[in-house]
Amino acid sequence: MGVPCRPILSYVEQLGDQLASDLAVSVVRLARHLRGRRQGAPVSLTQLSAMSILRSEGPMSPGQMAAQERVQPPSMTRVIASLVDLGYINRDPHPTDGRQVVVSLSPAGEAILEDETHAREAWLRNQLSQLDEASVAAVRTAIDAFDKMVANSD
Amino acid sequence: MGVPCRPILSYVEQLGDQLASDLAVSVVRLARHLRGRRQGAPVSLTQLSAMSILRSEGPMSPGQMAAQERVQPPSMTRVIASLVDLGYINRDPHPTDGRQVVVSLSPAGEAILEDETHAREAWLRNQLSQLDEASVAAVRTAIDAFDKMVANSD
DNA sequence: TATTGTTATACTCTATAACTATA
DNA sequence: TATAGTTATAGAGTATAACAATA
Repeated sequence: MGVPCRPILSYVEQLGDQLASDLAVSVVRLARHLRGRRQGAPVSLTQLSAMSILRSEGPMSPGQMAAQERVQPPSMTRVIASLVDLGYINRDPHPTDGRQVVVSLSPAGEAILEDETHAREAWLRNQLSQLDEASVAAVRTAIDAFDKMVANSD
Repeated sequence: MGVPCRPILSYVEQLGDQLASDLAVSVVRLARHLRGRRQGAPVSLTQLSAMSILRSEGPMSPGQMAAQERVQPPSMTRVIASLVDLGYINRDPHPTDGRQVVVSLSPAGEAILEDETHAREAWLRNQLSQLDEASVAAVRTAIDAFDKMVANSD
């Protein structure tokens, strides 16, 4: 009890550990919150995230989508199926390779994505608006860092 | 198609929308990643988060834990049950109110929490170490902002 | 009657393993 | 035989509704 003795780690390394631990807990809590706040929304954050890949990168195969989102192919299969059911994406045969399919945003999907970006997330937008300017800038920088970290995860 | 016409929103408001939307997607992706990277760890991030509340705030009732973590009581009941099974927390009767129970970290729980903080999250620590100093500072500030936002969510 | 917590149940998200179809 | 995708199945995490025990 009290202060643990861990001479193997330097002070700086311990700070890094603490930061990583704090970030993990904090991000998981915020993510839980954001998911919970979307009840009644037309699409979940998982679905939104998948659609946003299609918007930024264009039509692609389920396998490519899974790789981009860093999920396993069967997970993406389910997300795609749900979005096809909703009419927000299309699932077309690949022109030359009969094994592949091509997934693309439908006009309805583009519309809902635009809508969600500009008119939803009211809670989060409100919270962000209460931060000072420096914090908002920090959040912006942190988002880039998060995206880079996930992209680097190979 | 093309640029949608939304004269109701000012440019600044649109930036706020975009930030909120980017943040939501980014946080959910990172959270998914962090959860996935903990396979084989003794406790999940959900469990770790619950334990960290007990460490920072001391023993409390399941209801208080649920409120702190912003989950519904039945969700916390399950997390608590799993941690009791693992021997990381204790569940004792309240001294004066027979309806309540008091949840506290066990010595094994304190040890594992210390361990997780200082020796785990290797992937995340490594990613953080690759950021420049300004980005690390931004992440630190962003964590505080996230925690504040979740705490403000009433 | 109000409060605290649990049980029952269901849904979402994700994974692994096994399978089908095509190359 | 290798690749792309799906189906089958399971487990974690969360919620709501209904219940039991105590105040």
